[in-house]
Amino acid sequence: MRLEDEIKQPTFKSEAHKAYLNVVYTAGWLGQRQAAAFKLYGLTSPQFNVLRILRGQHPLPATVALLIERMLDKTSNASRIVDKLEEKKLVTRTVCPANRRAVDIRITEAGLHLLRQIDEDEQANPARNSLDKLSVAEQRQLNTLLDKIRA
Amino acid sequence: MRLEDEIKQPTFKSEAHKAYLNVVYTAGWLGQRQAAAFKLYGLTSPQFNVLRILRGQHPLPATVALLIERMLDKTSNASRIVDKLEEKKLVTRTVCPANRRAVDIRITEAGLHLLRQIDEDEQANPARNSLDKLSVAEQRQLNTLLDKIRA
DNA sequence: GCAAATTTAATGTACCTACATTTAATGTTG
DNA sequence: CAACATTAAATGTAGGTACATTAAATTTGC
Repeated sequence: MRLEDEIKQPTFKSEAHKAYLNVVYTAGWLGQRQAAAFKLYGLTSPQFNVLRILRGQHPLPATVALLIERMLDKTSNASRIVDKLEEKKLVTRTVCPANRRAVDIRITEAGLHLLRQIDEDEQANPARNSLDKLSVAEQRQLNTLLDKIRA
Repeated sequence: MRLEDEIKQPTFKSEAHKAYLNVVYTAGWLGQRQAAAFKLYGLTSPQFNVLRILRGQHPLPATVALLIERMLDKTSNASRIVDKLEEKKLVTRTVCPANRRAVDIRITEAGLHLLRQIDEDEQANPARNSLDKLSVAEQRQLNTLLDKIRA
């Protein structure tokens, strides 16, 4: 759907301004769908992202600093996201023996199992389904344009 | 900068998955810069967006329902954003005489003045500066691709 | 004309972001 | 080695998102 119609704004100051609003609006649109899908599994998007990073490290532990480095939103509060995952027994937290300031965070069997479930559920990935409306060539084009914005 | 480097992930499951992460990451990247710019004026991004909608209506009032219809994030809580703007005397709230369930929200002179200040400040729009790294043709291409994702 | 349904905003709650401050452990340096 | 600086994570606080519930005004239908 055209952005003009979605936010009831018939014109934009410039194509650049429309593109800015479009990136922000589309990210929100995708994020909302993704969040609704994760909700069925009792997870939020940031919680899912942290779990994925921990699975990528498994069986090695991660520290909070490593999570921040790899997270999409680097200013989010990794400590408190780990709190929630720990409450749900999806991760464990132990003081790092080599550096007692750091904390070793590990995904549990329950966490791995939950991620496997989500992976198998086609419905759990509306973002992928949405992006598949573009051809691979278009996806590449989009990636190139977005990287250029942040250059 | 390449997304791979920004989130320290050497490869992605698919071009589509990378494109999804890229849209979300880029929106966050732009949003953070924009928020930092607004902060100099004591505003958050949602507060600025509401003020802009109110200026668009001025001198007519807007209702909360109209704000929601035009906001980028339609599930955000317009009532509470208006609360903050009212505290700062940038908007007024009066019961709508024609329909006492509704509330007439209007931008004040102080609100208009603040928006004019921001408009005049080139630095206050890092998002525009970022999008200007793309040619107009590329901006159009980006808009087309994003609209297609949400189709 | 009045009871029930609907509409409009406000409020409550859980979680998140942004950013400053605090706490504890470790490094560094005279 | 003691004082100071730095590092790693946790915590505090203000504001926002998502979604459910509530409260009041209005509309609808008998």
